[in-house]
Amino acid sequence: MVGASPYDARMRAEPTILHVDLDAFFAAVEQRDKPSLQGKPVVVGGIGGRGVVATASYEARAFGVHSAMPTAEARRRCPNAAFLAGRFHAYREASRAVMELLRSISPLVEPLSLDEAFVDLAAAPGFTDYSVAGVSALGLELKDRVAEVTGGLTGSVGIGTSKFIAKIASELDKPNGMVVIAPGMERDLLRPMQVTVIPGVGPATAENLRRIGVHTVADLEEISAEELVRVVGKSHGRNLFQLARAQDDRLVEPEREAKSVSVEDTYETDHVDRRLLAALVDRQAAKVTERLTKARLSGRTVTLKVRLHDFSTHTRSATLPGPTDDARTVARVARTLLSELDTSGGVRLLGVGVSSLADWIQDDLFADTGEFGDTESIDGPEPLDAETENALASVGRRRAWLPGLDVTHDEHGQGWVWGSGRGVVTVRFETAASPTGRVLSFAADDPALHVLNPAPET
DNA sequence: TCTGGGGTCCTAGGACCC
DNA sequence: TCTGGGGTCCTAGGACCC
Repeated sequence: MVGASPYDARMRAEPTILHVDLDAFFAAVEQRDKPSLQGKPVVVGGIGGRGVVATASYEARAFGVHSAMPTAEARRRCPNAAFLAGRFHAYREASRAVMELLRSISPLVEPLSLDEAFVDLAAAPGFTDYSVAGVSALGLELKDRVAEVTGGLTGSVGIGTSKFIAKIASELDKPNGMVVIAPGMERDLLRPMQVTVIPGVGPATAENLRRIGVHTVADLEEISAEELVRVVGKSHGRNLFQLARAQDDRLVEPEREAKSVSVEDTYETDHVDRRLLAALVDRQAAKVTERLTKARLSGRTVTLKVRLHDFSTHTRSATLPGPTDDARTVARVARTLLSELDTSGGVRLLGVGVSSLADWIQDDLFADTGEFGDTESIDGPEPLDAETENALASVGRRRAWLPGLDVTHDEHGQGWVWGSGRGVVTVRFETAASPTGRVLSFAADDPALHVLNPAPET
């Protein structure tokens, strides 16, 4: 029996896996670059009527604001917060600097998102002291260097004998924490915790477990593998059985290939007009294929996603005989899929995705085969009538002066958009390198005022 | 002013082939 | 005439994560 041995092959003997998680990442970058917001509640996310919070600063969390909350609710809870649309170029740059730093420690770095990564310390050249004190010293130094390379951002570090334990550890002392779980202590740590700390246990699984009397990991340990499989399914059940015992031998995988590329948009109001919907699908097909082409990918399966007025979500997909990255082909398939759905009640979201990816690009064998409805002869999407043209132009037209955006003024220098409306833009003139700046307002069409960086993406 | 966007993984059923 | 399994591919939906 393996259970009694301290040397379980399903976890490592030494704490060699490190997890880093940058604290309130998007909001922290905003506070770094906008000195007037330091120490203040900041909410980054969708600022429109149907937006949700991507990240709330800790000051905003004190008001009950959190990720995935509708922004309207966040405004009610914390009306004095700064609500910002997000500057992904800045987040990507900070993320790049951190990932590069991590790769200087070990070549085995697995990014999970812009603000999170695993590092396999067992592969760190020249590092040999895997005692708790040894890895703690490394973790603390890493935090200092994260701050150096990002201009002062903080991260939380967890170190343990597996990915699972390292990730749990990084949560324990947020923000700006550093926790090492000593080998052998894993199960004692987990037992009193709620099952929802286990990654993969969300609301639905938690409810299923609650119904069989499982609330904590200690409760979970009492359930047989057979029963878990019955309650939550084969794959999930087996995983839970193991994680309840801290058994996790997953590797740190530095290079994971993309499996799909997709684009989706939620509209400010529901759309019914089929010509407009078709034109929106065309636009998304163009976006998605542009991203495919840039990544030198192509794919065989086109998926259309539609969310209706009642929030019900439907997907339709079709698989081509060979991969494509051609906008017209993807658009034609996606339009055909759209025509199979009843959208008469109104559409709040459309999405187009491509999967079954190949890392090579086949010649356009299927671009004009007409398999999915034929076929405007050559370039470009179908011509639009004037009315649809107008509607298309107005849907998703970027608000010119999104709050948070970097701008520069010919006379006053660099700042950021504090707010806009009624033809007026209010700008605070400050940067990461300046003290808190003053606020000035301009006409929205003031020729001296310029957007400094690429517009936010979401 | 109810509920984003970009992903991954899993399940279950049907088609099809051997 | 009746009755097989197993494997693979495809599709739709759902849970989950950041």
